[in-house]
Amino acid sequence: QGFTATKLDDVAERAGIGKGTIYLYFDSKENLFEEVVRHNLFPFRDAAEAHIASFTGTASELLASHFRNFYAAMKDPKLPPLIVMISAEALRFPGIAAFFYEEMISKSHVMLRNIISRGVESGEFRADANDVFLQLLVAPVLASINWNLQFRELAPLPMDRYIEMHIDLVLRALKA
Amino acid sequence: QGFTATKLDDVAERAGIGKGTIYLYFDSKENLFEEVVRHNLFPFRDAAEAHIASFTGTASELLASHFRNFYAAMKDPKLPPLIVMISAEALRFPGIAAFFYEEMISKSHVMLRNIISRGVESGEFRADANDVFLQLLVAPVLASINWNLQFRELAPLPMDRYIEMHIDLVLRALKA
Amino acid sequence: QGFTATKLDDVAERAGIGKGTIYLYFDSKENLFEEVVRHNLFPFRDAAEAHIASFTGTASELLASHFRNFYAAMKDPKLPPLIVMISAEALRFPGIAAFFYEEMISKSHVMLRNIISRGVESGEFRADANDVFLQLLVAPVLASINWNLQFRELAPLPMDRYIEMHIDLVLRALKA
Amino acid sequence: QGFTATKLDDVAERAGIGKGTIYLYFDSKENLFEEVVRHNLFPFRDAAEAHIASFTGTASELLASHFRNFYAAMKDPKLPPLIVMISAEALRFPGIAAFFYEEMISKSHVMLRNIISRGVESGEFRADANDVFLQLLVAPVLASINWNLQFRELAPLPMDRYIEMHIDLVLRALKA
DNA sequence: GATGAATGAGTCTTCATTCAT
DNA sequence: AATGAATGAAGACTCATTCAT
Repeated sequence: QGFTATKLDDVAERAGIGKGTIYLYFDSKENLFEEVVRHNLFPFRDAAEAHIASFTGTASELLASHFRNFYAAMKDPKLPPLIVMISAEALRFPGIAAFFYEEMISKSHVMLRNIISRGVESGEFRADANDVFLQLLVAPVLASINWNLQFRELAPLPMDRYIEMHIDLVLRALKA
Repeated sequence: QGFTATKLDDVAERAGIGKGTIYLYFDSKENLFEEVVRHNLFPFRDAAEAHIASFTGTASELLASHFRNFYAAMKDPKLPPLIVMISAEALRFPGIAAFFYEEMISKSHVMLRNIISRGVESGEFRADANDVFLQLLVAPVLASINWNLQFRELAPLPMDRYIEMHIDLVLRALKA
Repeated sequence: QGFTATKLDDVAERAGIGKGTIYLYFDSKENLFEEVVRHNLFPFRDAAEAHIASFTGTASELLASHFRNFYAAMKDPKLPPLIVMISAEALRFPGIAAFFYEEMISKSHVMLRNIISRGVESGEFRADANDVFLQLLVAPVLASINWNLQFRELAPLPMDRYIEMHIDLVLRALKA
Repeated sequence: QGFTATKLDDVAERAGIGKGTIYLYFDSKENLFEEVVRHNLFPFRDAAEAHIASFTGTASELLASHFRNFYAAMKDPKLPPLIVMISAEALRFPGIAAFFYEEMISKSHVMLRNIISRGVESGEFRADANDVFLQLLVAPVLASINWNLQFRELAPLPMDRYIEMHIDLVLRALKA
């Protein structure tokens, strides 16, 4: 529920430890936040890298499964707030933005670039698919995260159909 | 830079007025925020509605110009932080989310639905284009807003090409 | 409802004048308060002095009517809060206490001393009635004011019987 | 010196603790005030109840000693301001008035009624002494508290003689 | 004379951080 | 190592007072 809004008191209570104990392991609240990101998002990132490395099907199938995994990961109720929190706090804490960019965004882009290259080489994707802005392809994931956090009560989003439509949109944009 | 993070002291100072003066015009910080949204986003929303109502070209051209206007509006340096702020604070202040949904999101969706219907009727767009999730089409706008606020320093986004590629992606997805 | 709690905004509104106008007539809130006391309590004090000066009956009758007038004056809903307010604010604003003592309390005591002297001379009251602490005789008036403001809702005080019992108590204490 | 006038800053400073520390023990300023009342007045109330329960002399002696204890308790310099504060704030904070009525006033009246009943039964007091308004009997205590806080500098009250005269007045009013 | 918009010092309350145990 | 009581800086909001009109 927001970095600033999260009280260390609550963090400690939920963790079942004393408030002071946090400072044995983290220099500050900001540092704790960084570790939370590290702990919650890195495993998912590493799993994605492994998935791409070991996948043997077509680039289209790989791209689809990559995105499906992405969405599946976001079913963990801890992650969407974390993502939004990073967006929100990035403005005030540039260190967080830099850390997140280095460790998550740029690696994620490398993966996508990788998948697309494979598709171009195999002839599945257009020759100039490599030039596509990856932000464009990933945007719907972030949009759905935001939507579900902000407007689910007001207008729920049927995620299964949304996901397939997103994948369809992306493949249509890349196809040869 | 965040609703909670924005000190009323600073607001007053930047506005060149006394701290107490704010309370002559707004009941509370939350009310002030709502008025800021109203003042900064409503004119743009109304302009978009007028544009759609008066536009006489094809649906594709309308959709493209609608998005271009959207991006153009975001060049006002006040707006991107405002949008992100709303995302961030929506979690803690449900009133803000509801207000923003009613006044901006749902109206924006009505507009897009309108444009797409026109295209379907004219035969420009696929028959089932009406079923497309609008969040999917708008997502790249929000993604670019976030990117520019968070990562511009680290990896700038060439907006002109990004915009055209976004429009191309959308039209490709809708075309008959 | 208390000196500190009374907002000048409200004072002005109730008076049907502008807030700034108050400062044309009073130097400060404290000065305004003093004038309120002057305006509301002095007429009553002067009437009491006139009553005593012109009364021709017995000292007992005079004392009884003096107290009855006292209680009657307190039926004006403005006065009890004013009296309590003075008690409450006297601690913080010694000027108010001094002013009230000089103008109201000491004059009130002179009047009572006067009445008692008459009774002693006429043989109605004990010879040493002059030594009675006047605070003791007046106390029930203040007690009823406080009670009615604080506890009327919880346990109302039947004033008519209370007044007569008070007078009876006082006369019993003074009688020869 | 008044509930509203008492700054938490000062409370903390006088207590030799930090400002935030207060909030470890009290939910709010109002709660703090209630606890102060509880802590300072309840022991005295309980002692009075015990005294009455264990006293074996006449009702007159009991009544006299009850009042003497009352006055003795008020020698604690913390108590008179507290009593006055309650009067003053009762208007704005009805919760405080209700709490004080329930816990102090009504219990105090039960005690007095108890003493008087004893005296009536033993024949010391008039048959209708039970109908006397207790506010009338207690009034001089409150009057002296107020006087000493407001006017001690201007006209000190010799408490020893005042107390005995109060007791004499009360007994005279009740005697058979 | 009268006004009320503007002010900013002052107050309660929160919460990241420290440190004695 | 672990704690949680204590802290005080910081922030939302109030209100007596001023002053341009």
